[in-house]
Amino acid sequence: MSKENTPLQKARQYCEMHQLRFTKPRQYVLEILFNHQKPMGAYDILKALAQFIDNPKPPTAYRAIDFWREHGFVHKVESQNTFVACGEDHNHSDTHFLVCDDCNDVKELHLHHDEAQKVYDGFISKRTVTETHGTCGDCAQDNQDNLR
Amino acid sequence: MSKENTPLQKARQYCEMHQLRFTKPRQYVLEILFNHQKPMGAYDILKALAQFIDNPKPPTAYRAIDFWREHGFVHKVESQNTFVACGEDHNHSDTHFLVCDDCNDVKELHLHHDEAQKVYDGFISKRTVTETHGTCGDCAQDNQDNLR
DNA sequence: AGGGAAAAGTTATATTATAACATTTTGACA
DNA sequence: TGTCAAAATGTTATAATATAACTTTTCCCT
Repeated sequence: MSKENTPLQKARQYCEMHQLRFTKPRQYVLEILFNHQKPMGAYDILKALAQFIDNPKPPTAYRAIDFWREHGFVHKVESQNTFVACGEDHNHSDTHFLVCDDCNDVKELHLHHDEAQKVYDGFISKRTVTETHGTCGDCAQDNQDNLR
Repeated sequence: MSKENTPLQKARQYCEMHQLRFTKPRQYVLEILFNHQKPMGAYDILKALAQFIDNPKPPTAYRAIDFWREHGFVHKVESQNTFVACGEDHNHSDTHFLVCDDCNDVKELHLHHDEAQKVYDGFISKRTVTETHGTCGDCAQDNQDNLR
């Protein structure tokens, strides 16, 4: 119980395991994303970083984001230009997001369908991003309510 | 034979059918995309537009792009911020691109898997974009050759 | 022809992202 | 422990992508 790991602790352990530096900017950025629990734009992250770092600049945010993306702790929602932290252990390269066009919230699905590398007529696939746009349950409900 | 329709003619007919204006900027932008046959950035399109329009500005390109996107003749490759024309008739809302990270070329798949609206635990899906990154057959071949 | 809506033109600026170079931190090892 | 090289960060500037807001033109309908 008391030894339960937070996502941040897992990330720190991952870095130790792989001889990667768990630096301040990286720590702060990941912490911000994990705490926010919603997709954030790079400049939102940058703004939040200002709580920890004096007058941070864009490369500081982008470098940390890119670092965590390379190691599967952060994913980019391409159709929103936003970033979300991922607490899953499986270190997947494929992602599937449900993007609500009403409230802009995003949920990540973890379907675990075949992780095998797919090949499409000679094309060697490395990573697949899927983004489903629509209306989330909450917004669908709200929309219904507003009609009455 | 002589009555065969070019993609551009199909688009014109679509506009007539749906009472939409097939204006010069729209025509030029679609023509540019169809002729190019590769994904283009908005500013590439803008540059190409200069052949037809005197000193065109970004909104001119973006408006036409958005118009064709709304009607399924153009898709955005979200992970590249590029746009491609689509000659398919089925006016699909779902797309699946194979994006080669070596040469940046993109192929669109037309798998025709179930077009039915999917629902994920309350989330009502309207449109799904899938982008598979990897290495295309040509680049895989080139990479092999360069190793020898 | 005249009025109104849609589209396009125009100006400016917002947003997202990276290049390039200087400085600091880190860890290996003499 | 000092010093070196590599990695990371700091800093400045700017590139690339996209849109807001307003004016003018075009098109269609009567």
